[in-house]
Amino acid sequence: MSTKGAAKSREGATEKQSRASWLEAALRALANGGIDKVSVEALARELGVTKGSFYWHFRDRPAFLHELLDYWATKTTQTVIENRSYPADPAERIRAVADDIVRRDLAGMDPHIRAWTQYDAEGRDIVARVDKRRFTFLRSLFSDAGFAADEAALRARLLYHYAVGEQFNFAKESPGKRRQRMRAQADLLLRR
Amino acid sequence: MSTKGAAKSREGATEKQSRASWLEAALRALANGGIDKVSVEALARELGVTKGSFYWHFRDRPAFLHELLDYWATKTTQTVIENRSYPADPAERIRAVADDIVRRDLAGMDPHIRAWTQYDAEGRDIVARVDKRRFTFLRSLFSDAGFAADEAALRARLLYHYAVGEQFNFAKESPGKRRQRMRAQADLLLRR
DNA sequence: GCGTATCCATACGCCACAGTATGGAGATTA
DNA sequence: TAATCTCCATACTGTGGCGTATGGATACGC
Repeated sequence: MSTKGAAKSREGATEKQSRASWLEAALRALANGGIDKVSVEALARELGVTKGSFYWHFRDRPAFLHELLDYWATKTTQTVIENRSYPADPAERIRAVADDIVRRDLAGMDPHIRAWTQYDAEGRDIVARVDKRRFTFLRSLFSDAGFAADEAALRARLLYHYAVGEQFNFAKESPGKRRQRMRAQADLLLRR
Repeated sequence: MSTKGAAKSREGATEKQSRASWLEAALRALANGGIDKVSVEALARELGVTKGSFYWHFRDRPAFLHELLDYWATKTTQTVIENRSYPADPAERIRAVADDIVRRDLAGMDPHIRAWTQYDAEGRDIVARVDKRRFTFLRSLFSDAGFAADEAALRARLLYHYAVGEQFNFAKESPGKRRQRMRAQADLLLRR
């Protein structure tokens, strides 16, 4: 009760290992059956431990879920888009990014994250920041491709939200078909 | 136990009244806090009755939720789009429909429905049918506007999924802004 | 007026899950 | 080797929600 507040920023020991494994298990559960499947006891069963471990590493479930969102947000911005080598030609770059959007691993997470954070105010904010970041990046690509600011924003918004909506409808379809359609939409939006 | 199977198709008496009120309450709860808030006891509290009523009208919660989906699907196809008087000019008709998509009452339900049916196989099918119906309608509008079949499908798909994705990001924003953006996207897709 | 069907209240058992209290095994440090 | 720290197991309470059993009330046919 006394030294609880400052203990949060420690980075030592093997602590990171177990925290990360809980979070990874949570992501798997989330991708499977949504946020309801991210229960303390279910995760414990999958990890082969008991709740005792969970409540040692995390305060409670809400705190854990918040951390999970941060974990996802960090991962999704580290892994994709910005930090990759794309073609020099702006138009080709857009096509490559569009390809990546449906191909990348974490894409499967998005609908589950959105389904959940609809009902969590601070969760929505985190997702909103991720969305803004992605959109801004896409918009800059359209700018590079020679579109005026307004036009670039318009087309980036259209393409990005297509991707968001597409995930809810075509999640169970073949990746090939999805990429093909995504590519066609990108081509359409590159016309002038 | 004996005459249970055939009792399903009866339509008599004041039965419809109470069934519908349960379903309406369920839609309200769904729009509020998602499918988890659609609990038998919570609905009973709001309706000022007890669970006894529920289990007289419906078999169990899964059956009720299935019926709820049908109820929503019927309502959303009866109410909107097809059965209205739109401008004669095809392009104007698309703009009017785009306007309607963000304006109509049931639009607020869609994200909740999608968030839920992600994890319900037969629910997904029902939503898929609704999506197909809406998309086909939109595609026909683009055809009427003079686009070739492929082009019409492409643009309809882009606009429709924009609308789906938009609902998840802009649900809390002002209707005016949303309509304005939707209008701009429709205009963009009407260029050739 | 009597029986029967309709609709709901009451009261219960059950289970899944969150969270707490406490102890204990193994490593680590003094 | 003794003391302490780290990590987890065990065992418990509490709560919320589903489903069921059963009885009561009102209306309706006869």
